Amino acid sequence: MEINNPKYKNQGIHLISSIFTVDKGIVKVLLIKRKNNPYNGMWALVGGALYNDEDLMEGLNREIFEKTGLKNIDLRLCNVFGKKDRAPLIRMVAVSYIGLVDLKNVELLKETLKTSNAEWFSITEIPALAYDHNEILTDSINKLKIAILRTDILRSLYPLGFTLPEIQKVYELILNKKLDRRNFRKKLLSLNLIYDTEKKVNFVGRKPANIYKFIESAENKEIFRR
Amino acid sequence: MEINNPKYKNQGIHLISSIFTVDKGIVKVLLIKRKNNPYNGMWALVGGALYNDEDLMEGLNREIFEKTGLKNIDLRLCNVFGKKDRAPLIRMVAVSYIGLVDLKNVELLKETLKTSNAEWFSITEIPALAYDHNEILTDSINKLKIAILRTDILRSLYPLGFTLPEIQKVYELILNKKLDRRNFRKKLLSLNLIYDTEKKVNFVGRKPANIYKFIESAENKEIFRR
DNA sequence: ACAAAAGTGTTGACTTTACACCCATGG
DNA sequence: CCATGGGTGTAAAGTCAACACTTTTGT
Repeated sequence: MEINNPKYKNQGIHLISSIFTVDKGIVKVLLIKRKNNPYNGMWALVGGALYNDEDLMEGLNREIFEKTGLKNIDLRLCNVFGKKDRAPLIRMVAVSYIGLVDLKNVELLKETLKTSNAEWFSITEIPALAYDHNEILTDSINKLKIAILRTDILRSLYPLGFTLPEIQKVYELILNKKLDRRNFRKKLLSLNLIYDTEKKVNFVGRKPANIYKFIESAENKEIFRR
Repeated sequence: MEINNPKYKNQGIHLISSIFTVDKGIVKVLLIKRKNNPYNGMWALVGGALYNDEDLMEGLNREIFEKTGLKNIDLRLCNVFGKKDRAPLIRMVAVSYIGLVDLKNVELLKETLKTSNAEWFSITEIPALAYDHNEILTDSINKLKIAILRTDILRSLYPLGFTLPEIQKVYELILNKKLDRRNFRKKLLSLNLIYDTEKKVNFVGRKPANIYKFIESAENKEIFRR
């Protein structure tokens, strides 16, 4: 390929992440407020452009760190967006990723060089976003529903352990349906991928729940089939 | 973003497709022989660089047509490859796709402007390929095994109809295990997504098999759960 | 002792698997 | 009439879905 062929000149890659969490029974996504053009002042998904001297995942992690202060987030490829006019100025193709994090483990930077206000938004109340980020986010929410049926995405949400009622609520929220407590518990335990730490979480005025953890060596498995 | 920031300059997007078929009981993939530098003379997966004036899928279809003469291939996103040194000359990020075609419907161009010799290779006998295409192909073969569990990928393989023994062999080849004839038939028929055309295919010296077709309006469904 | 949520087993419905014989064709 | 693969049903095992009562805690 010729470097100066104008057909290929000035393309770039956007790395865009939809980082989700569950906060008091509400599924939320992390948005940042842009402080530069284009789309100055608008909310956007976390991400930015890949540099020439870094691998794809390096660039993704750098962008997330620069704009939110978050590190070591488990991210999975979601989709690729390549309409020729999806970005002004120069041609950009966007690669989108999904992450799911535990709020207790993250410390957001509110203000960075390039952005102000990183904030969690309920996925039912998303403002107009920069670029085609509304389209990317809608797609990511749909993919999250599929991804959650397999266990690996939950590992990153609960690195410190979780109770079964708690994890069940996450499923119910994301899948948007009620699940039977007994069947849920039976199913999850039968997969041999979590264990009872025998520790308990005390709530106010209720029976305490046992804390479970993922077995490190266990493979990713499908929890629900449909 | 500044257009002339050297951090973003001269990046490009490779669109790479692993186009599979099943030929006399062997799963094959389409490779082309390169006629230009870099990697002149080497075999490679079908694909090339996205132009600025086309959407992603337009570019993919154009590349496939230019290099093989094939059109209207059903392709699905597979993965993204973004190591910083994966291409010489300039920084390229590769987006990979999977397709599955019926040999009877395709007419390969053997010689084009940019390539010579488009040829089908058994996936067990793949030569050294240009770029990181061996890595991309290995990944695509693994994803094909997962994709085949859902029916939509089969539609493109058999647009003109198929017999149940025939389609069963495709599953057995790709999943690499024997399936019970009765159960396979029962399962596929129970999904309400194929119908018996009442036509028959005559083989030499055997009972003829019925020809089935996909019901156009039927949704994509999961055939096997594991 | 009460309110609030955690924990626990059984049954029937459905799905999956295993398995063996007859049928239609060409040579 | 034989060789070859196509077509068919049934029963046992396993998985899923529905359902109600007891336990533990804080107040």
